[in-house]
Order: sequence, then C-alpha cells, then structure tokens
Amino acid sequence: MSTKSADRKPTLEDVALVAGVSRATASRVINGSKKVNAQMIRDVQRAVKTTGYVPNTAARTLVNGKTGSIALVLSGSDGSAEQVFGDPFFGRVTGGVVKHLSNEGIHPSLVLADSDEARAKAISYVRRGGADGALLVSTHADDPLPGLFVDERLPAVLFARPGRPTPISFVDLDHDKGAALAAERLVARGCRNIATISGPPAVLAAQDREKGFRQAMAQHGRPYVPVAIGNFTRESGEVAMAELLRDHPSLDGVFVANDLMAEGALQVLRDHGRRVPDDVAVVGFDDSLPARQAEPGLTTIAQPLEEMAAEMARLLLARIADPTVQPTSVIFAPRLVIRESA
Amino acid sequence: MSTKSADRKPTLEDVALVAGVSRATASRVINGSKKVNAQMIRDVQRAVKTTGYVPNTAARTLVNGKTGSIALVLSGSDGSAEQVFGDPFFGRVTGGVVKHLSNEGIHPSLVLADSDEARAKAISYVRRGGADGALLVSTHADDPLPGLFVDERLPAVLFARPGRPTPISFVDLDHDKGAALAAERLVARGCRNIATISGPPAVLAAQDREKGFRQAMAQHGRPYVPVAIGNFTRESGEVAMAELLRDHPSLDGVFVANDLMAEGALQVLRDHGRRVPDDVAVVGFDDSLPARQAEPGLTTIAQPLEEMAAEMARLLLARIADPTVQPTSVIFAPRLVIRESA
DNA sequence: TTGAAAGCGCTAACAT
DNA sequence: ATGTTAGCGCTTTCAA
Repeated sequence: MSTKSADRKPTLEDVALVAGVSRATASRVINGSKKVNAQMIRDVQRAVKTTGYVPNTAARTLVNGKTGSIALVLSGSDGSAEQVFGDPFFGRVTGGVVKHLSNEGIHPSLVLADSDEARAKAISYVRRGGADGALLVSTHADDPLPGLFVDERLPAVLFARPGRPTPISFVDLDHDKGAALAAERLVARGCRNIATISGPPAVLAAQDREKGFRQAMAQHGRPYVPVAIGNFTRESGEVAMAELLRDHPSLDGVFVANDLMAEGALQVLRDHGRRVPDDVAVVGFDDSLPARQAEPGLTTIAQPLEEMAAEMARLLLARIADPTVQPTSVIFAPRLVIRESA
Repeated sequence: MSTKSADRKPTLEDVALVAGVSRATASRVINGSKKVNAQMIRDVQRAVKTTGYVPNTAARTLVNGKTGSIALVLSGSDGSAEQVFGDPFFGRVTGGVVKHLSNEGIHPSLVLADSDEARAKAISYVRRGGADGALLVSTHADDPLPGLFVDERLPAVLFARPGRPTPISFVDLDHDKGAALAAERLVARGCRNIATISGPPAVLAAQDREKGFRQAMAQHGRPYVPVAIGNFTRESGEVAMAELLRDHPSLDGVFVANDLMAEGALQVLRDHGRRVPDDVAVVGFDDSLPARQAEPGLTTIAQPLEEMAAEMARLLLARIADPTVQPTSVIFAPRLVIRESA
C-alpha cells in the first residue's frame, strides 16, 4: 500500500531528525517563516513527505491558545433537532457558513442549543476551548444566549439583531424594506383590500415585517391593514388565510410573512375558489425552494442568506483575530422576485 | 456582573491551590476517580465553582490522544454547498447525528468534501487530530473517500453501503424491500401497466431501488417494466414522466425513486389531464416533508433517516472506543406510507 | 490515598 | 539564520 513505516505517528522531532535540522527550524518551515535557508526548506519539506507528518492540532492549540475552529450554534426555541434541520432557512444559513469557512480551512462544529441546559453546555464548550468563537443563529427575540456570550467575553456574532440591546456584532436583513417592497407590489397591482399574515410575535423578523408592511401601506394612504397571526408553518398559514377570508371576504391582496405560510394560504385560496392573482394577489417572503415550485409561482421577497452567513463568519473571524474590534452590524437588502402570484 | 476575578483563565493549578491539594488530586476529582477522600472531593468541587474552572480541551487531548469530537463529512459529488444543505435528506441525517451526539456532549464538525482537494483536506483534518473519526455521508458509488479513510486506518462509518467492497462499517436501508413494498401496492391496486422513474445510476440507492422493483414485479408475473431515468431533482421527474407518458400512453401506475421526482411527475400527470390515482397511481420514496404536502398526498416509502444517523454515530463511537471491533453493517427496514396517490 | 514529576507535541523567546 | 530551551495545561506513572 502506501509508505506506512513507523507505528507511532510522526512528530516534528522525527521530521527534524530526517531533515537534519532542529525542531525549531522544522517548525519554521512548516509555518512558512521567510527567514530560513532555501536548502533547509527543501530538506524539511522532503522530510515531511517521507515521514507523512501532519502537525498535531492539540499541541498547537495548547501553545498558542487558538483552536482554529468555530462553533455554529443553532438556538431554536426549545424545538427538536429534526425540526431545525428540516427548515430550509437553517439549511441555507448552514450551507453559507460551511462553504465560506471551508475556504479558510476551518470546519464549524454544530451545536444545538435548544434548552437552558444545552445553552449552558454550549457556553462551556467554547470556554473550554472547543472553539475560538461562535456563530449564533437564533430567531427568538428573548434568546438569552447572545447575552451569555457577551457576559463571558467570548467572541460571537449573531444572525439577526439581538432582542435586547447587546454589544455584539450581527448581520440582518432589512425586513422593513422587504415588507415595503411587498406593499408596493400589491398597491401597484391595484389591490384595494390588502391584509397580511404575520409570523410569531416572539420572532423579531416577524415583528419587523409586519411593522414595515403597515408603515409602507400607511405611506400609500392605507391606514388599516387586517392581520392574522401564524407561526411560520404551512399549516398556520392555512388557518390564518381561512380566518382572513372569513372576516374580510372582499380581500384582494395579502402579504404573507414567509413562503411556507404562503403555500398554505395559496392552497386555502384555491380551495375557496379564489383565483390567484386575479381575485387575490399573494406576496410571500424568503424565496424558498418550495416557493419557486408552488402553483402558481409565488411572488416573494428574496434574502441573500448565504451571503449573510458568509459575512457573519467573516465578522467572527475578524473579531477572533483582533478582540478589540468594535461590534459591527451589516444589514442586507432584500429583493422582490416576481412570479405569478402577484 | 458575575464573579470574574482573575484575568487569565483558571487552570487546574489554581483549583488545586484554592482547594489546598495537589494538581493530581484535583485532576482525579474532576475526572471522577473513586479513590479520593470525600472531604477533598468537596474541597475541590468548591474550588472549581469559586474559580470558574473549565478543563482545557487541548491539554487533555494532547496527553490522552483523544479529541472527543467527530467529523461529519458530506461528500456530495462535487456539488455546491447550497445544494447539499438545501436537500432535506442531508438535513434529516445531519439532524439525527447532531441530536444523538448532543446527548454524549459531543458536537460534530461539518466537513464538506465536494472535490478531490476537499477530500484530501478532510482526511488531513482527521489525521491531525481535528476529530477522532468520521461519519461519511456520501451517495456516489464511486466516492473514493471511504477507501481513503480505511487506508489511513482512521475510524469511519458510512451512511449507505460502499460502492466497492470495503472493510468499513455502515448503515443502510433495505432498498429492495422498499421497492418491493411499492410494487406490491401498485399491483394490489390493480394497475396493469406499471413503469418506474429511477434515480442516477451512479447512486447505489437508485440502482437498488430499480433492481428491487424489477425483481418484485417479476415475482408478480410482470417481467417487463419500462424505465425513465432522472437525477433525483424535481425537474428531472417532470421530464421523465413526460417521456414515460409519450412512450407508454396506457400507463396506469408508476414507482418514482424519490419524492422530489414524484412531485414533478405528479405535476406533469396533472398537466396531461391524468387523474391520480384513478388514471395513474404513483408511489414515491423518502416520505419527505414536501411529499406530505403534495396534492394529492403522496403514497411513499419512508426511511427512518434519523434513527439510521443515530446508529451510525453509535457505531463510530464504539469503533473509536475500541479500534479492534470488526466492521458491522446495520440495515433498516422501510415502511409503506399510504396517502392518496396510490 | 496522595503528591512529585515526567512528559504529550508544539511554538516562541532567547542565545548564538 | 539557526539552535536551545522553557513552557502551554493536563494526565499518569511512580514513590511515599
């Protein structure tokens, strides 16, 4: 097979021995120090090859205090793992993070913080050197995790602004802007009776989208917008749409705070014999994959989740490299994607 | 705020000092050694509290050679990260792994191995002590990764049997059984002209499902089963269904190798004015979330992905704990889920 | 049972 | 530019 000579894994010592230099020099070559004789560089590199040497991470970490890895903490509100990972939102964010970090050669460890106990363990994990910092993806406004990380002075960056004012970096979407885009589209289509289906009040993004929508509508001279509250699941979208239809039969336009609920709404509309978009126009939010395949195609607000995730990783890496950097926030712009539903 | 006294993180030395014992004894207490005086145990525990001590992972790893963490390697066939994480299949598997491992207090690091370079890096990552072993989730039959891990003698467990015979543990689904379940259902419904839409030939599961289906059909006296080949995407399902409809207009039953393609098939059937299940019965595979919400509800073959993922983790942990254990395989049984489509 | 001391493999002063 | 050496924080013989 391959050149597998010794039984014990080769150490820097072995490399140095083979190359005929000191451990220090071997270390310098391996870490790319410029100030080394060209010949020795070659010798060491050859020795690395022949011995099959790979630097021991633990030893490195022990001496320089950096693990070179980061934690991706998913802090669902005490939900189950299956639910979190089944959600395309988390999938896209995770994908964005993993992809960006892969380029840096670092592999995030997945930490589920779905209970107080799990949150305490997550903190402890980072504290004991499991990671240099954490990427926190939590949606709940009252999630205590961001505060805990700040208290412990552990580097962390949030996805979505924190519920309470907290000195911590975060990336977010301009939800107001997204909602305004939706409002404009509906108004421009000539809808007269416009309502909205909002997400769970405990989620900031849901609050922002509803508030932003109302605000934009007000600017278009529509002071009153009926609302039905869902919880971001498809089923809740069905219930909410039915409710809206019952209380406001003359409805001809609706902004739904996420695509999953919009799918449910679409179905209820169909079941009630309302044509979309002719009778009722529908705008969703997320531009999720299923949305693209809905019938009719869902007009929706797209958010650049992967880019946001990458930026989040970038911010964390910067913070780890230089702990004195001030907290920053990066807000991304949403985009209206027009399909058939509005 | 909290009791934050020293600036430097407390070490075992600090704990020992405060407790008035030696470092060795402190270590024993922290690692739960039985042979320590009860009073000292209390003293040390108190000292841990007051100092806010957390053991340093790197130091531990350095001495005992175990990192206490494992890698979850997603080896898509050179696809993009977004694609992998957008796939509900990977989501469920990842969820199952993360959840099971959380109980053991270990957090898997996500490694993307979607190119030869990435695969080499993945190996190197484990070799240098990034993880004690790896969970490999790859679908391609010719994925070289399993072989690489075996060659390097690195503990690893596969999701899905390896393409080539390889001495490595794995978990898998009994695809033949699943396909047989589908065949039986279709036959029992009274379908006369049954076809199948299969997945990409490079994926073992796809091969198994087609082969299993043919075999079961043969046992029911149906020697000939037309096939159209897709690649597990919704779009390919549409194309394949259209093809089947063109070449075999009298078709009245179809087994589709995954739910995503089945969704596409359902839509094409609808567009062609074929009623499901009255004109054409459809059975999918996976029992994915979208499938549950399709119209009509998709009859499909469910696989216990989360349990399979958990078992995979269990096998790896066992292998790490005792490197001499022989490779094992655990095959799970599929289940027929009856909805409206067949 | 407890403590003293020797490393685990590496990097970074410090000397040369 | 290169080598020597002192740790990083912990576990674990080995003595006592």
